[in-house]
Amino acid sequence: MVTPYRVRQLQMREEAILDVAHVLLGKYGYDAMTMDDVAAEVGIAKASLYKHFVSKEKLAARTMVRLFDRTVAQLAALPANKSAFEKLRDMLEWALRERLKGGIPHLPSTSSTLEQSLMTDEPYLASLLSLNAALSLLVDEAKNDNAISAELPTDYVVTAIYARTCDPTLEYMQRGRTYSDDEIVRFMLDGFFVGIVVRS
Amino acid sequence: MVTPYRVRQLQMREEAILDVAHVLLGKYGYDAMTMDDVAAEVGIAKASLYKHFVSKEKLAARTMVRLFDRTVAQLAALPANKSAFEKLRDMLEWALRERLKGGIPHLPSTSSTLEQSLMTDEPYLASLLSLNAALSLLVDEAKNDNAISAELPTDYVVTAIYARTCDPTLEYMQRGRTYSDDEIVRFMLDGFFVGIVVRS
DNA sequence: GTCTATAGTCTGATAGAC
DNA sequence: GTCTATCAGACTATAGAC
Repeated sequence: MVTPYRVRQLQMREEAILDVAHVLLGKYGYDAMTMDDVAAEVGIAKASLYKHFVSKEKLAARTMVRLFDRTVAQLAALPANKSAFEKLRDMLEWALRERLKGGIPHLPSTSSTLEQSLMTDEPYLASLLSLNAALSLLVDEAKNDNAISAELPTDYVVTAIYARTCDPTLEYMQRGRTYSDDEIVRFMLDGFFVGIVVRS
Repeated sequence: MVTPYRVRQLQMREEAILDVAHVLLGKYGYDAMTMDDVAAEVGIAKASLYKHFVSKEKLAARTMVRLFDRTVAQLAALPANKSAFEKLRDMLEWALRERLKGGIPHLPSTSSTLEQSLMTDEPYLASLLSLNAALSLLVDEAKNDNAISAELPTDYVVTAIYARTCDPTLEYMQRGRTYSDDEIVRFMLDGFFVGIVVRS
């Protein structure tokens, strides 16, 4: 059976809303983004916006879920012959480049109000958990390969990876216009994986 | 000449206000902290609060300035015989422990509105600049000692140090209650300076 | 359009320094 | 006793969720 025209229209509009929310959340953060902004940018009435998302919090949660799902998909798309360590590096690089393009970070670190509401959002938690599981597996695998230090707990490493995607260093460097995106990504990746000390 | 009683009272109250703002900013962040909260916590009328600080933005800026000044003082108090690298490590450790005690981070990463207003606040910029200068010197010195990789630009390293003080990893680990404060600090310091890869 | 939250102001009463 | 700072809290204005 063919999907009715009306339904497809709704789905497309929902995607459009999420696209706009993604950009605006990345640009202004949760608190500074207004629902008026979103509606205006999508080009729909505010009431229509609320037909799709019952609250600002739900809109943000759904945007995050879409990001997590995309991240999991990205992870699954990596060449199978790469090592766990290489996969982790590739994933972080992908996330950083998404950020440089204006995407939202993987942690709601910019708003404690948002964080609170996300913690009670079932779809969000489920999506987060599945990404967590995938990343934890990779980190453990990299530890087994003796690529990542076993002295750091896995949950610390996973959290630190998330945190890199909302590291303000990225924006400061980008704002400074001194370095290219490629350089910034290299600094951040090396800084995270290899540290800043001189290797002996 | 003795400082008049009235003046000393005013100074003490100003300190008390800044103490409260420091705690509340650390706890809730700029946007979620209200001036009513501050006044109530200090135990004064809101009007009196505005006698000291003409706006919420100025109050936050002054709180940040005090933090920077304390940081510079902390830096100056380090034993002179320590290497630049050790000093940087000690400074970051001090900042992380302050954070764990509920202090505010060194970057206004939690609020873009605050960040905007700080960028036009002269005393804030002056104080930030002086801390920047001190840290940049240390990083360059550590590079000369071959302790910090010369491949990473100094401004990247300095920004990354600031960013570590507002790294959400800290709060996530603290909230998890799995690790002691000492462990968390060790993970963060090792993660930052040494990285997460296995040393060969 | 409605309602809430909150920054910032104003007033009349009060307490305490001198 | 006078005076000034402070108090409690009402009030305005505005932004923004819904």
